[in-house]
Order: sequence, then C-alpha cells, then structure tokens
Amino acid sequence: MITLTEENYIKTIYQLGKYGIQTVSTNSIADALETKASSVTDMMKKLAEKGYVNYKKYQGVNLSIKGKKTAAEIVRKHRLWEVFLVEKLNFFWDEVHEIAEQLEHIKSEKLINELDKLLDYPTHDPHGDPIPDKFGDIEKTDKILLFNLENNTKGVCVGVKDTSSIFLKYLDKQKIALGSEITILSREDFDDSMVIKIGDTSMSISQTVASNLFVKKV
Amino acid sequence: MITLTEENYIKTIYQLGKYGIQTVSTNSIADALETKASSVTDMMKKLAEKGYVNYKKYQGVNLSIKGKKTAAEIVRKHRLWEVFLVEKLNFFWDEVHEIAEQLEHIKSEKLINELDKLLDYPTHDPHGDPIPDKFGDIEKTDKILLFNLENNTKGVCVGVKDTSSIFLKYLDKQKIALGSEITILSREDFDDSMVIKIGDTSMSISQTVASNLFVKKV
DNA sequence: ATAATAATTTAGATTAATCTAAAAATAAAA
DNA sequence: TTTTATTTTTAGATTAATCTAAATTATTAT
Repeated sequence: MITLTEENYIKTIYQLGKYGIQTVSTNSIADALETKASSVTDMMKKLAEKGYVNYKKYQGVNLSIKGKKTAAEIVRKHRLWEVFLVEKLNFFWDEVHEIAEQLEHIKSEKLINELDKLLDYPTHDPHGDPIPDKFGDIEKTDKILLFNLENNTKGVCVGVKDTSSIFLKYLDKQKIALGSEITILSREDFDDSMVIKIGDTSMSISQTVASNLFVKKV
Repeated sequence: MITLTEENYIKTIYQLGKYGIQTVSTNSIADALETKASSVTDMMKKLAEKGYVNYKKYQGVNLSIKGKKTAAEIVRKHRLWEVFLVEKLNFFWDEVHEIAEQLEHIKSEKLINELDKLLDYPTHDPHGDPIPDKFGDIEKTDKILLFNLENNTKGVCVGVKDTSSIFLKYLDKQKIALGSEITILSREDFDDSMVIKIGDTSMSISQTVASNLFVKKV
C-alpha cells in the first residue's frame, strides 16, 4: 500500500523532473513540499526500498518505471478532477487547485474512468496542462514562455506556469485567457516589460507576467 | 484542524448513537472501527480535549453540539457522494460505500454545495438513508425492520441495514428494491423465515434478510 | 589545490495513532 | 454481598513522518 505522503513525494519528483525525465535534487523536493531536506532523504530511502525511485546518496533521485506510472496516475486524477470542478460544479480556474490536491488521492479505477467519460475525455485541464491518458502517456507540447517570443510575432496562449489564484484573477481582469492570440509589439529594456496586443486592445505587461504565460507560436 | 482519523471516530459515535442521541461504549466503537479498546480510550481523551465529545471515564461518550455538527457534515458528504456515484457515474448501489468513505473527507464547502445542486438536492442516498441538510438536521423516519412487520400487513421497502455488496446483490437478484411493496404472508417458527409477496410473485426469505431490510407500513 | 560554501545525510527527538499486557473499575452471577 | 466475569483504562512500545543539530560529501572560489 502506498500512503498519501508517498504519493505527494512521487508527484513532486515527477513534476520537478519534467514528467519524470530528469533527476531531481533533495533540496528542490524539500522546497516544493515545504519540508526539510532531512525528511526528504528519509523518504527517498523508503521510496527506493519500495521501488518507486532510483536513489544514490548525494546524487539526487529519478523515478523508476513504476514511479512514473504512479505519478502519471496521480496527475491524471488531479487534472480530471479540475476539469470536473470547472465544467460541472461552476468553479473558476483559480479555485480548483487545492481541492484537486485532495481529490487526486481517491483510489478507484472505475471512478476515474467514469469521470473521464462524463467529461467527454478531456485532453487538458483548466490551466492548459495536458492530462495523461490511462497508460500514463502525456502530450509533450512545444509551448514556450511568452517572454521568449520574438517581437512582432504572434502566439496563442496555451497555459500558465503559476497557477495561484492571484495570478489567474489578474489574467481574468486583463481578459487574457487560454486561446487568446497575443502579439508582442515592443519591449522596455530597463525592466523587461513588454507591450502586447490581444484582439484590438494593446497593453503593457510585466516580465513576471510574461514569464508565467505559455504560448504556442502561430 | 481535524484529522481524518478523528473524523472517522466522530462519525462512528454519531452512527452508533442513533445520529448522536445516545451514549456509546468504548468497546462498541472499537468493534465498529476494527481497532482496540485502548486506542479508543486514547482518542476519546483527545476528542474530549478538542470539544467534540463528552467523556467520563468508564461512562462511555456522547457527542457535543460541535461533535454532532461535524458528524452530520461528514455523513452529508458521504451520502451526497454516493448519490453522485450512482446518478452521474453509473455505479451500482453495492459499489459506492468504500469510495464514499474516502470522498467524505474532502474539505470544501463550495464543493459540497455545488454537488448538492448538481444532484438536484437529493433527500436520500442510494440505500434509502436520509441526507442531513446544510444545518446538520436529519429526517427521522418511522421505518421498521421487515422482520417486525405483522403477518398479512404491507410495507414499502425504504432502506437496508446491511450495505454490504453481497447483501445488495442478493436483493437485486430477488428483485427487491427501494420502493417495492412487500406483504408478509406467513412465517416458519423453526427458523423464523417468512414468505412474502412482491407484486405478483411470492418467495421465502430468511430471518437474516428480514432483519436487514427496513420498511414503512402502508 | 586548498579553503570556503553549499548540499546532503546521519543521529537522536517528537507527535499521532496504534498495539499488547497488566491494572482498575463496573456489571453480573452465585 | 462476595466472587467472578466483563469492560475500560493505564503503562510502555512501535511505526510513519517529521524536526533540529551535527557530521559528511560535493561544489565553488580563491
């Protein structure tokens, strides 16, 4: 049996290591989970023992096949529940994360398959992140940060990096949504802010905003 | 903050004590939770400390106002989730209990209110048990065990005592469902079995079955 | 290449929830 | 009303997950 705590560690390693590809350091896990490095070390020993990670002292960890499968399932559940909350229960995209953090640990294969069906097999969550399929396979997109888009080129907004309520509410206010077409008009060198155009309106956004929005070139 | 374990104890005390009315013994809690009496004693001290129960050594426990409110919320969530699983996710009534045991601990007021709305404010779960309202108030029915219905009288099936899959599947097979009208035709003294009639068909059922079906006299 | 700094691990403690075995209180029976 | 049986509580241990502080290893800078 896997515990809730173990699941959270595995999910964190999966996400910090770009869906389980890269090796992850002890400290980065500790930061992400707001715990201490010594706690992470203890847990890595346990997860290695149970076959979820490959761990060598002082070398960081990466997920085993089993660990990757487990992580993908958790992320799949998290994102499907987010879609459910928005599509069926009238939640806004900035309200769903904390609840999905709880729901992702519910254990029932039938439940998640039926939820998938009820939602008509969605491919992305409300923040634009891809939903792993039943087999744990996940789309790897060629999305880039808006900040890295060249001047006078156009991109479609496909995701957010920061999913905090405060950031998402800001985007709502500025009428920036998934699917919006954004053109970079110019940049200010002294603070890296940029002027962008969405539809007919142009506006200035900070470096912070531009570094937390994903776009796909068009 | 209340822990998952504390919630399970509180819910158990609520249900063993007829929705928080009666005092409950240490051993009965231990039996219900499949744990040891000594563990229960420890937990009762903690719950008393936190104001959820009234506890005096060797005298059993009963729920405080706060405990009753907490318990009713958990039961409300459990039963709403059961309705959701049956109505929206194509579960059968014998499959929902264990999953609802997990879902009942999810914390979000908006979630449960929206779920209630999505399900169109159901009053009973798939086993016929009443769903507490937002305020923790719960319908007290005058249901009786089929076993206690007199010969040649009629009752409508309104609930089950045993919610195990094996019992519910048996009822499905015998075409006994919530809403079925049942007439007691006769009894056998030697094993307390009884012959009943549902619609046009009559059948014999054991004492065990008759003691796990709730009916309302008509 | 060595010293200084940063990252990681170990050792030892703590907390929540549990257990077993023994002691104490209550209830039932003689 | 004693004795016996049952129920409940206490005492002391255990496990999972965490922490602090000290020790160790790795990395960076001089």
